[in-house]
Amino acid sequence: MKFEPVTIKQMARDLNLGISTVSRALHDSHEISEATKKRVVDYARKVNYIPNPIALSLRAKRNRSIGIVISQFNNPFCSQVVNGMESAFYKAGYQVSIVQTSESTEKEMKAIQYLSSRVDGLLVSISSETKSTEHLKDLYEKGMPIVFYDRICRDIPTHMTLSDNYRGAYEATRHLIGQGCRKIAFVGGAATQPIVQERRAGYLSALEDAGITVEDKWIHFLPKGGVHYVETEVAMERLLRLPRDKRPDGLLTAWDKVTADAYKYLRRHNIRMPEELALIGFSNFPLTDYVSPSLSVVQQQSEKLGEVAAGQLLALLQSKRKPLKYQTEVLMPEIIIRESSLKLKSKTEEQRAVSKIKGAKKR
Amino acid sequence: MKFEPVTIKQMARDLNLGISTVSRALHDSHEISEATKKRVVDYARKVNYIPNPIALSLRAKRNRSIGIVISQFNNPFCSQVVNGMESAFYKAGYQVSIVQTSESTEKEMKAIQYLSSRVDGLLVSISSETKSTEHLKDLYEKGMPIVFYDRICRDIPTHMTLSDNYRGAYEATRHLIGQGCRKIAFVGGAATQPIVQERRAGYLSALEDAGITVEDKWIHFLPKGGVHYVETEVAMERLLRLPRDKRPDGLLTAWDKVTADAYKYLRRHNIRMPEELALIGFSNFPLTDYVSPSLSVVQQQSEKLGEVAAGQLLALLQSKRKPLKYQTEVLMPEIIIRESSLKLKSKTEEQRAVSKIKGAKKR
DNA sequence: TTTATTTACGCAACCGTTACCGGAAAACCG
DNA sequence: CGGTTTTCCGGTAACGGTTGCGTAAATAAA
Repeated sequence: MKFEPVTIKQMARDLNLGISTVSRALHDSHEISEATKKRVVDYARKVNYIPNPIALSLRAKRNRSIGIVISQFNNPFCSQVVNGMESAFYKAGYQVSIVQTSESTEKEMKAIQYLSSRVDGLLVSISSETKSTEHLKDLYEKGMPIVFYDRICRDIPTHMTLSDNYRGAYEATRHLIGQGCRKIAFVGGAATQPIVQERRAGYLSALEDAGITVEDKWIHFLPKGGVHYVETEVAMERLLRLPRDKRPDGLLTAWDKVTADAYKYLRRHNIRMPEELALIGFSNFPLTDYVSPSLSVVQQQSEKLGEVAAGQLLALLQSKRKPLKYQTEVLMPEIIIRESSLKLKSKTEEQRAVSKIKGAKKR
Repeated sequence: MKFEPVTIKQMARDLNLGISTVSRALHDSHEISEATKKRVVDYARKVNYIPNPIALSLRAKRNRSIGIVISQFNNPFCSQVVNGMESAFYKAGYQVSIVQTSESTEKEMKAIQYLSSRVDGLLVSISSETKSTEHLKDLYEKGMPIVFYDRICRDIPTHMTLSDNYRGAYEATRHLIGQGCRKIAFVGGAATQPIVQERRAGYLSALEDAGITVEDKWIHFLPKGGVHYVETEVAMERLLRLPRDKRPDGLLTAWDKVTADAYKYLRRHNIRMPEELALIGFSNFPLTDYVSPSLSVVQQQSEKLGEVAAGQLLALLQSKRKPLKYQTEVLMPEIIIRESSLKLKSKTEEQRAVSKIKGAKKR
């Protein structure tokens, strides 16, 4: 089956007019008489003419469309971010192509190559598997507008939007300490990711500021970034098999999927939260407030993040040349304290927690 | 900023060759000497030449790319479906463009128009707001391969893939009856949607087969399909304000978002499930097994659905003409019974429920 | 050596659209 | 009425790539 749309050429033949006349009539050019214009426009409407965007792109060398490189559709944080981007671009009259990498470098490279000659600009979140960024650098140096979001790439000087991962982890860890935890574990995604590194840094600083010495055994990274449940499972087992005096009483999970999987693990093995292990984790999953025990989370401003990044890319598309200065927008995550980490039921502690959230949001 | 990629023309100039020679060399044509081929191929690799897909599409009048029209990214069922589609097309060497309609007819029409001249085929799930399908019919009659999934359109004869909504609702209702419920309510999405109508039909049949007379007041539809919480809230309030003898003791929610919102409503208002109201609903949300009470669901085979629909579209793309016969693939949803609807804790009832699920899956 | 055939490449048309340029006819001016 | 200016429209090139065809040189056959 093949789709054969109406072309300007066909209409020109049908109307006994020149091709350029028809084109100009449709563009309401002053060089065309009102009578002819009406004839053309009416006919175009009648046959439901739609200009071929492929031909337009070929000529104009632009698309009014942008590409989004995303890790996984099937991830609430990602879909929320894309939602924010989509609505921003929709307002600006741009169309959006989304390609997922499933955390694979190979797919990422293919996706970027695919998009690079189809779109006017790129919104990229690096796959967790990716080490080298040469392919992006090349593209960027040839003039492709690129904005990084969430998982940024420091090697390439351009706009970027991300969450304050350091502070999110710092405050979450401080909260656990405030709840009386002294042996606090950290399970992250891929060790190679800047995001995870920052979250670890925040975690470490909070412990240091509280004068707690960290055990190496408390810190786990997941080679594949935690795409599969089994990765988190292994990390959890290692943590919980530690001798009694080293076994953690608090846990910060630094990745959405890891948080959900750690929660599942603890529920499946009937480990009580927060009594045996207080859990707080980065997560934008829905329903975390209705699971039992309800789940404390560090929640990123996902839609906002998408909107801001979209704005940066639009700015880049409109500027004639590479700007001299690049912005890095940093959004504060919200710390939402619920049952899974709330050991001290005192009002004061809850109050303190709430006030902290408000403080954070203002920034 | 503008991106200027290397063209075949530029390479021809650089190498002092004809344009067609370069093209043929890259295509390994027998008409080109080995020496020249090597020269061209090496140079192309050196300057990182990528053929312009826009130019290719313009000539070939095809893209090897397909379009997916989706209601909301930010909906687990949808993202699971898209996941299935994406992986099927990736294997077949097709690229995928996804556009969301946010349940708005206007956006849907724009999306379809946008995609129609960019892709070789379309995978469409009708927006809940949409009444007329003329825009799709036109396109279809001009030869655009279209496959409907989930929310199908009966007016247009083509392949389609959907869940057995009737049986899903029938079995879910039967389960509630088996749990002792006699006043079973139904809250659907938009009344106009075939999906919702089928689910209601299944619900009605189950009640009829059990000899239960239905009250009109038990059945609610949501004009906007339940996109916003408030719609479900209003329906729930109406149900729960009914006089004691009419007030429902069981509820079937026939839409993902509605199920989540009904659950939220019941939790917020401290209405006990299943004692005061037994709840089961269509839902593909994650974490429904960890909320408390855990949520009984009719869960669709979302990824499978995506894969099957993708296969149908690929078949259509490969066939020369419109096939005479169209397939309608029907997938059985899984009925997963959990706390929110389980009044009788007897093993026998649980067993019965489980065996029913297995029976259903085999079909 | 002459002719036929192969080899290896370039020219030009085409896909659908826009933009520049050129020109016929009509309108205007003196 | 002749010349100039508008008005209105068509031809053509270009965007980047593929492909049928033509052709010069090299090779093979006679």
